[in-house]
This record gives sequence, structure tokens and C-alpha cells, in this order.
Amino acid sequence: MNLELSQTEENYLKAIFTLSLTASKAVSTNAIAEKLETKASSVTDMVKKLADKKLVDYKKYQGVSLTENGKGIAVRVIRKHRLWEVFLVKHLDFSWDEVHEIAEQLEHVKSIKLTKELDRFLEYPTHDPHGDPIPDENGNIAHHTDVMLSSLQAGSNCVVLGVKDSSKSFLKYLDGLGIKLGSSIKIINIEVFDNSMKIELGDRIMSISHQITKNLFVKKELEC
Amino acid sequence: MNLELSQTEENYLKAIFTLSLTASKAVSTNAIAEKLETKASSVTDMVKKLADKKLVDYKKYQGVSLTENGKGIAVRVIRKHRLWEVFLVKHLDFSWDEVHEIAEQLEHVKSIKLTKELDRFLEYPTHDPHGDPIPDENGNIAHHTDVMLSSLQAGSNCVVLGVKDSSKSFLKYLDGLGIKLGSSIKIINIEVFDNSMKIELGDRIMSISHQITKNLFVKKELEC
DNA sequence: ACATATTTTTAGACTTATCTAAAAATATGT
DNA sequence: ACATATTTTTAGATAAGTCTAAAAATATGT
Repeated sequence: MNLELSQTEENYLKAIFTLSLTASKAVSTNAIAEKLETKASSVTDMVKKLADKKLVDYKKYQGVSLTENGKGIAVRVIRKHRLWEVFLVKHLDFSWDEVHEIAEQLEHVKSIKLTKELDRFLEYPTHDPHGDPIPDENGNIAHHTDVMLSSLQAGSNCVVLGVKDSSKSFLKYLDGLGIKLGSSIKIINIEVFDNSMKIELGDRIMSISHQITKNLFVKKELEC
Repeated sequence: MNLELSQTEENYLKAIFTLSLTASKAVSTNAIAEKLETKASSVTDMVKKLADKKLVDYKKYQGVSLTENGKGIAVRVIRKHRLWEVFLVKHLDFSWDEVHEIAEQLEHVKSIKLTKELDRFLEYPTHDPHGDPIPDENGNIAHHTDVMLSSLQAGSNCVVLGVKDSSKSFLKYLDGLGIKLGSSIKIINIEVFDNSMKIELGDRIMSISHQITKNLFVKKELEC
């Protein structure tokens, strides 16, 4: 049995990890298949293989969950993905909607020293360009302490910390509105019939839909 | 037929390219097998596939050579390999004997913008950490105008520009002697019986074997 | 509770890249 | 030039990852 994991195996572990975050219990075969754009039968095969390697717990028809070992590997791949995203945006002039596909390739490069040195070079960033936390060397992830913009009341002040939906189209839409990480937003009022918000961003007033406010992580400013 | 090349296919093209530089005519199946540490039968299979894709010219039993197209791809992979090596040494504190394996992985990452931006970030380097020239965006490679240290006469002054053998062991040996790219060397004399050289390096005098002098590219200083 | 729908697994096939062993072609030595 | 050695190709097998189609298990609705 090969100890070195293939890119495919790493991608399955990553998918199971992210699905585990929202699913309370075991992750279903179909959910993995959809996420990885493959067929359920392929997932069954791979899941058996990962179970043989003690990276997931699996009982037929009951879904899968990561073992400690499998989780560790998934998190380390995510760490690499997010570090490379920071590099691409900070040093290579990429925008936040362009980095995902490239980071998907870079995350599989194997070298512990490379990850360590990249982290140092980037000055130990804590979040990637989408506001997602970067796991530390031991695989610990900072808890999302932020809150959804949609959960705040009219009158609140907040700062944008991240996005829930990192799709290209959403990110480009935010660019168009001038919303980026660190932007300060004041909620002027909330429409009752569609939950859209009228907000103040810098010196501009604009209206953003519920769809948007549901996908923006913000930190509420304390009113002191 | 898949236009996107696999990493394996790229590695075959690269191997054929570098073998072509020393072999005057077509490259033999066995030479490729040895270089890639695989079997001749595997090479035959792959070469047929590359011929179908019009990346190599191949006639049974007569060896292979790259088409213009195949050469272009090989050179672009080499360009990426060498740019990444510069990044690793210049910004991530790697030494010249550590970068090859990692660059072997990074060279297959697909993104034209990535290569372009990396080149800009590195300030358009012309040579990698071993002194090998970096092909430009159009795939043109600067000719090796340098000469082998072993070809110079006693009394000559020269500057080290590159190494022919980039093996870890050779590079570490050079580190031990204090020889690096840019080092100035004066040849004091050459032993007749074994072609070893007594040289002056900085304020030290040392003797280096023919094996070493045959593997160091240098630029001869003009005596004016 | 039982028929139906959905999900998951199995069985068998395909592709890519590899291997071994044998056959075919080419090269070499005297 | 001809026997022998070497190189290269062919044929058939294997492993990883995928697929389709069918079977098995689980979930759902009335």
C-alpha cells in the first residue's frame, strides 16, 4: 500500500473535510460525487481505498467521516492552498477571483520545507484573499468568529472579513460594487419585503440583495 | 485526442529535448528509458502517442526527434522549472542543491499568467541557480557562450557561470570548496599526469580534479 | 406496512502508464 | 558475410481512476 497520496486522494480528503463542516454527521457518497463532479460509483471505490489506508471511517450505506489522520492531511492541503492564494494575490498581481484554479494545482506540491518557507516569506498570514483562515503548521484552524452580514440590524457598523461563496461570479460582482476585505459598511436600513439592505460604503450609498448579505462574513463594530 | 498534456508526457518531451542537445541525430529509445528511469517498452508506447499528437517525429527503430511544436512545449516547461528554481533560492532560502525535485513538481502547473507574473516578480532573471539559461517567453534560449574550466590554460582568470552536472552531490561538494556562481578563479598550474588544477579562489590556493574542471562552465577574463 | 423512489454498491469495461517476456530489427566482430 | 549481441518493438498483464448498467439497501408517502 502506497503511503504517498495521489492528488486524487488528497482531493477526496479535502472534499470530505469541507462537507463535514456543514454536515453534522457522516458525509454521503452522493454529496462527495457532486462536489468532485464525478459519479457515486467512483466515490464508493475511492472511499474503500481511503478506508484501507485508515484515512476515513466507512460503513457501507452509512457515509464516511475522516479519521484524525485523514483530517490532518486534508487540513495541511488546505493550508497549502490558502498560502499559495496569498502569494498569488500579494506578490503576483492576481485578483481574488483568479487564484482558486491555480492554487488547486499548487496545493499538491510535496515539500514540508516549501510550505514552511512560503509561510515565512508571506509573513505568517492568518487568512487567505477570501477571508478564509489559514490552518497553522499543526493543523489548527482559527474559528470563524465573524458573523453573516444578513444577521445584523439596521444601524450596525461592520467590517468585511470574508466571503462564504468564493465563486468567480460573486467575487467579480463584489469588485464591481467596490466591496473588498476590510471594507467598512454601515447598515442604513433593511427592506422588510426582500431583506435587501441599504448600506453606506465609504461615501456611497447602495442597495444590496439578501443573496449578497447572506454570503458576506463581517465583524460587527462595537458601539462604545 | 486530449490536447492538454499530462505531466508524464511533458516529462518525456523534456527528456527528449535535453538528450537532443548532446545527441547529434535522433534520440534512442534506450537513452530516454535510462534518463526517465523506465523501460524501453514504456518509451516505445509513449513515443507512439506523442507522434500521434505531432509532438515528435518517429520512425520505428530509428529513434525520435521533437517537432517544432514539441520543442516549444519542452522549452516552456524548462522555462517554468528554472524560474521556480530562482524563486526558491532567491526568496525561500533554498540552496542550489535542494531545488530540483521541487521544481520538477512546480514546472507542471498550468497557467500562462502565472509564469509571466513569476518572471516579472523575479525581475526577468536570465539564468537559474545552476547557471543554466532561462528560455524567454517565446521559447528562445540564450546560447551557452561560456566554456569549460578544463579547456583553459594555466595563468587564465575566469568567473564561474554554471555547472554541467547539477547533481546534489556535486553541488554540495562545490559548497564545501566555497565555489559558487560568480566566484573568480585563477589557474596557477595544471598537473600533466591527471589534469588536476591548482587554483586561486579568493585568498586560498586549492587543487581540484579534472572531474571538477570538466563540469564547471566559466567565462574567461580578457587579459587587457 | 407496503409500494415506490432514492441512494449506494457491485460487476464489468475503458484509459493511461507501466511492466515482463518474447519476437523482430539492427549493429558488431572476426 | 554471417553468427552473435544489442536494441527496439510487440503482446499480454497490472494498477489507478473512471464510467455505465444493474442489483441491493435505505428512505419516503399514503
